[in-house]
Amino acid sequence: MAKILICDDEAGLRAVIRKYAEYEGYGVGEACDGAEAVRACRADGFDVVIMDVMMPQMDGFSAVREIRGFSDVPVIMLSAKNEEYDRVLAFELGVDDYVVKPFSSKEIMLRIAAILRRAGKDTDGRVVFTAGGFVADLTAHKVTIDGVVVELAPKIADLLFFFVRNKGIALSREKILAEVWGFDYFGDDRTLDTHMKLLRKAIGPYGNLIKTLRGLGYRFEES
Amino acid sequence: MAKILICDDEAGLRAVIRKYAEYEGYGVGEACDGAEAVRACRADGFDVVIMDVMMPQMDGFSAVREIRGFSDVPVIMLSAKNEEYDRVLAFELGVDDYVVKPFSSKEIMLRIAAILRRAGKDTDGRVVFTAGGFVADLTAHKVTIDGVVVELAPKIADLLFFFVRNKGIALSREKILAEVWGFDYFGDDRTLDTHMKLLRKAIGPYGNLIKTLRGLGYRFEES
DNA sequence: AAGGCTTGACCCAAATTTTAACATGGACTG
DNA sequence: CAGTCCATGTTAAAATTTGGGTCAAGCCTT
Repeated sequence: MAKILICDDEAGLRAVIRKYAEYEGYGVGEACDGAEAVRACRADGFDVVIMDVMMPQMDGFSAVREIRGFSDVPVIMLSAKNEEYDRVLAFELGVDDYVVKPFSSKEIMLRIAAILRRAGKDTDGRVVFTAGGFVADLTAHKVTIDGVVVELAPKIADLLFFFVRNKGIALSREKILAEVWGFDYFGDDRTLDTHMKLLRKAIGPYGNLIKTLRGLGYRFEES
Repeated sequence: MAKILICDDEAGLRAVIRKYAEYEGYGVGEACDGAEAVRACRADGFDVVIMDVMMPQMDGFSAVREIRGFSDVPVIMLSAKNEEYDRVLAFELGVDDYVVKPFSSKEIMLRIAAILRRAGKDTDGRVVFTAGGFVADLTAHKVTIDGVVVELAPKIADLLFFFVRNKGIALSREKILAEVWGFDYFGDDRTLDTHMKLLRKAIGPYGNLIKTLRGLGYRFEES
């Protein structure tokens, strides 16, 4: 079931949307300012974010900009103002919909449904790992760093995707060699080191996601 | 090339939108009231309809209701009023977007672009993939490049449509051979290469939509 | 039979993997 | 605290694999 994040500083409004959203069977999360929304998005995979523009700490636009750094979650923006500038900016930020207050709960629900209907085709079955600007799409077999596609040699890609699939787990050198090279591989001892070097180089600033466990092997940090 | 129908009783507004739309490369049709819009939609296949609410003869809502009787073309509604009732009614009629006057041309263009981007998969059961001037209509089994129909050999077409149906997904050579040639095919490994070459040649400038994944297979880039 | 379509064979350039030699750095020992 | 050992990092070059190009033979359909 789809999960929705409601981000607005007005508790009453959050409560109203929550009520309707839960009635429709959605899971609901809340945030009362932009910074909290960004944290929530990082921590939890939401399917739609409803974001107010005017909020203390961090406004909606800044929050969306930050969220876009690591996620393409659909966003519906709420605004009390009906200013031209805002709407254009919102669309440029990749906001999916823009609703002006006051609105009825029914309308919001219709828009959420519409977005989920559209999104349905893209999300299902996809497996994607994200850490800041680092994105590894296992389905597309594609790695992106800050939006730029990184070309990886087959072995390097295998190695990376193996780590991603086993993120947060300590992996011995034997295990890595067995899984990525094949259980009967017995080549030079430096082969793995060399590939680790190439992999770290390939993912540049995110190379430190791979921790060396001296005497053991390696571990890929989770998010 | 996408075709847009602008329906508004104000000729000046039609002219402004037309100018920007043509600048963006869209084909443009005009109608000055609902009844005319309905006739135009019946006669001609538009990809997006921009529909004013307030018009003589037949208002926008009635027109959309009537159009919905025979078409699922995406509709953007324009309204001078910002009333709750209207917006909810519009969404219930299956309107895709709702813009309140005054709006900037830029905003309308962004919304049209957004709708066309999404539309790829919606229009009444038709399944169409678009990337720039490249159009693959899976329903009609027809491929067009910059408006010119491209004749494809059966195998090449199968291959292309298979890729389009699985766009954005890494496909191994085995998988492609199994799906396009038949699960029990065991021919030469270079056969696929040869067909990939023919396919790339056939779609000319859009050949780079097909990404080679060395050591794996291929991926057709989405949009 | 002609013409287009599909397939298989061979070669080659380029990319990739592996090897091997050497450097580094952390941890343990005395 | 210094020395040593060994796991890991680095580099460059050799060896291998891969996919694309070309071409021709076989197979269909018309």
